[in-house]
Amino acid sequence: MNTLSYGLLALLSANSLSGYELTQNIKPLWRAGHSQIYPLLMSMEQQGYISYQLIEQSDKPDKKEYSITEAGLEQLRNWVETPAEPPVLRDELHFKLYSLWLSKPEEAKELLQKRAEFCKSELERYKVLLKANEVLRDERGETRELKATTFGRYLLIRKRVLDMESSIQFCEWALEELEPAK
Amino acid sequence: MNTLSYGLLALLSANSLSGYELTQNIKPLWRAGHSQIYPLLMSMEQQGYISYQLIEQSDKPDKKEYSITEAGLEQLRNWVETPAEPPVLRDELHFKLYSLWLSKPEEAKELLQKRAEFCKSELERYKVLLKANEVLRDERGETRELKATTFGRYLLIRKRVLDMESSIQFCEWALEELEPAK
DNA sequence: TTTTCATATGTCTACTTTTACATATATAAT
DNA sequence: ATTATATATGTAAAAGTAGACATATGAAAA
Repeated sequence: MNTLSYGLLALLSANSLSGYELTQNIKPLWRAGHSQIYPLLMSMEQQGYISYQLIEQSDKPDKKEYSITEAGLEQLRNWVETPAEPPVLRDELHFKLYSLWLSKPEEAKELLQKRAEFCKSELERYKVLLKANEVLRDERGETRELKATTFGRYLLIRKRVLDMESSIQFCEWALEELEPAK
Repeated sequence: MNTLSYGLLALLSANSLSGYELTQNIKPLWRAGHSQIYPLLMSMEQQGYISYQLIEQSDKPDKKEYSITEAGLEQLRNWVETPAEPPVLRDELHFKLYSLWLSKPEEAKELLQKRAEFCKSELERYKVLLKANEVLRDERGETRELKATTFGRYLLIRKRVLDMESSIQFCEWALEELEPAK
């Protein structure tokens, strides 16, 4: 049970999902590919933390819908209580900024513009998630309090929105710094 | 030559540093331990991208001071021109927020408070770096423009400062959301 | 009708990262 | 005197990750 396993349990504690759906849904929270996820699901299934049901689909290929078990929920509950490790950051942009004096002006500009674009498209995705979260909250008749399953996800998406907004602001500020007397 | 190798070149392009110093200096930019760094330095030395000088010290153990070579600088220049990959994010907090409904109120509070504390201590470190950068800039008689070696590092540290401030703001906002009617 | 795309699940290899092991010098504190 | 800490450099094994390989269904587009 590594961190990614607990992450999968976290997602499954809110909804039953297939490996494919987990691969997509985890993207905004944690970088992981499907080649990591499928083996972990099989391992957790064998350990009894999750179970699956084969869903036959006529319009799409069949899928395995995974659900968290009581044992899995207990495992997750214990993990949630442990303190969160500091985030792992690995951003090439940091190195490229560090050696920016080696760049041509247009390249430096492009570097920041592309990052800004990336963050803006991410921001749009998060805004969609925020709306979906609101809809789900209303559907379930939940309010914004700790015990509501939509609440933590609301906080999380807001975090990502703030992160992206902050990154965009940095890029735009840096682009201004790049072109002084203009 | 992986990304970390280019990062080491980026640091060495500004200053000659030992493996130990590189291990410390890279921390705010990229998560890496000394066991990754020493082998890469040896490999890059063999490839001629860096060279070292044995510095005998009387107050501390001797060290190897690495410097970037012309070949290394050329290598770095080519890399800087290539677009930056999206950042890799792996933050346990995301998963713990997702499953926050499983937490007790005190635990949820502690989770956010501890992250806020971490970010505040990081912020202090960055503010120190910002002042050091200013001092260095003045020493070198540089201004805030692309060609100055201190400029990119100035942008970078400002980025980290903004990142930390944004994270702290999130934690404080979330803590308020956690305790409504009070 | 063939190709492309989204869905869906898996494996394998190479590479990267983490953690522990290992050693050594010099200072400062107990 | 001993212990702890900061500096300094390395290695090895285990774990985790990325990218390619592999296959298959069904829908939509060319």
